[in-house]
Amino acid sequence: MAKPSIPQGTRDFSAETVRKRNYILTTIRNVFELYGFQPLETPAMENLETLMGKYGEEGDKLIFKILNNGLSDPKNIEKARDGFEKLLEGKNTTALTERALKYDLTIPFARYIAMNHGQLTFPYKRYQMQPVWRADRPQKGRYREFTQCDADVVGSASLLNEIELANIYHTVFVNLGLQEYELKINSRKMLAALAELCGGPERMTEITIAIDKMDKIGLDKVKEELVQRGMNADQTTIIESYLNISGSNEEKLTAAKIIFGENASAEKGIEELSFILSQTKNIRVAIDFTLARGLNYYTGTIFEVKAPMQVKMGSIGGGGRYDDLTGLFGVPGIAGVGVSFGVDRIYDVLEELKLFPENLQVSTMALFLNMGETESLFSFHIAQQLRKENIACELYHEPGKMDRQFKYAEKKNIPYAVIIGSKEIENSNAVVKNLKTGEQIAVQLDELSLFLFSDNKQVTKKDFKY
RNA sequence: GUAGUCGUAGCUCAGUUGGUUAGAGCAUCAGAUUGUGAUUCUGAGGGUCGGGGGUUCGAGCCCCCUCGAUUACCCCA
Repeated sequence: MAKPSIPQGTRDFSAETVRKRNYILTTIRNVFELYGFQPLETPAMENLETLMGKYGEEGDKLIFKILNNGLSDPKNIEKARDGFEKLLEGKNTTALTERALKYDLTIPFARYIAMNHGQLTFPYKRYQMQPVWRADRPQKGRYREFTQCDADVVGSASLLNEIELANIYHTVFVNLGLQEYELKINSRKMLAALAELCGGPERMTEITIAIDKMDKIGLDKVKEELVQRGMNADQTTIIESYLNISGSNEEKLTAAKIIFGENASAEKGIEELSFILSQTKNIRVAIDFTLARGLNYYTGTIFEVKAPMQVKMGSIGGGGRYDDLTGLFGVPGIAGVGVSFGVDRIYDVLEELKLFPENLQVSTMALFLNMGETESLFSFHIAQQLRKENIACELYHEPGKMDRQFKYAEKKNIPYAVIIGSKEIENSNAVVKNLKTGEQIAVQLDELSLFLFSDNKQVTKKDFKY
């Protein structure tokens, strides 16, 4: 039999990893809730039609498609053959795949809004933390199954949303200890204006694809690419002066005004960026005119968060404003703005910078050593009392050498061992040993929970939230 | 989809121009020690050298194919 394995780009998460991931997820969730966002979950799979064409040509290729069931059924076999022929020609067909794994959280969200807009209270603020799947080649910071955390506001054109979302980014990253993150901001309106000056709105996508590579390949290569794409000299000069804009946020805005002059789209973009920046002075938001973002449904403000410089990691979050996301699903006129956190990349960054708190790995607070059959039954009742007080503890499953039982506690990072043998039962007390310091002390049974709780401030009661 | 690097014990890795029976540390198990772990000492188990084929008297090492991991390009969180 072949060695068991898991699909490329997927991972199992052990207890330690799950706890660290939960730490990130809880931190993000708490901030989302603090700003009044409500949870939403959507299915792992969507109808293929819902996803196709929403992420650009490349995106379509990266959608994981699910093979239909029952293809070998005699009554479907003709249809399946036709479908396969089309597939070989590079065409997608629902004859073979009607469903696909979701590629991000935004499009399923838009689909949900389009289906339920009659019932929702607007502005509708939702957050969503779920896995998504992309058929990309895995590499550093890139997985085929990864978790996104999105918060979106729909049904409001107010820039206050942008300001709140920027603050959400800031609060989450500061709470995670990632002080040195970079929050970049731009507006698609600037890129639209650039396209207008360089051959028309339809050129926007190719221009943004080229200038998005600015920090990777440099100005000269970007210019080369633009020439290849058919830009004339005047147009590349304009793009070059746009890309050369530098300095403080204010200086950048001033320079942009000069380049774009009376262009309406640019004026609007500059006005919006100025307003957002004026209200986010407490946090570090930096204009980056080369920021473009791949997803083409954005129309206004766009955000991207980069990990601290010393970590070589792409963006750890991104988002933006879209005027008409649900228009794709037949419900026009609902604008929105949202942000996304890339949990898996944030995890890798925190790991690399050693920013996870140490006390995440405490599973249970105390291990009751098993000192024999009658003694263990006695201990069991004491353990149940502690559990009633929300103190997590466990009883070693069988009598055995203490050596082994201590090692078990150590491996599970359990801070205390509680020994109740015949002597202790007689005296109504327990020997409590702090496994970190090696100190041990006899504690009266009715004071056990109090002792465990007060002795070590690091260890807190299990906090259950529903 | 394109290219590079790497696959040796559960884990991290040695392994000489190709040469006897493939090693170490950690981990596991047993004992020194039947009421005291993490620090001590002794011993044991554990391998189709990713898989298949080839060259050779002889392959962990060289060649071909294949699978997997990883990194980069493209794109992205």
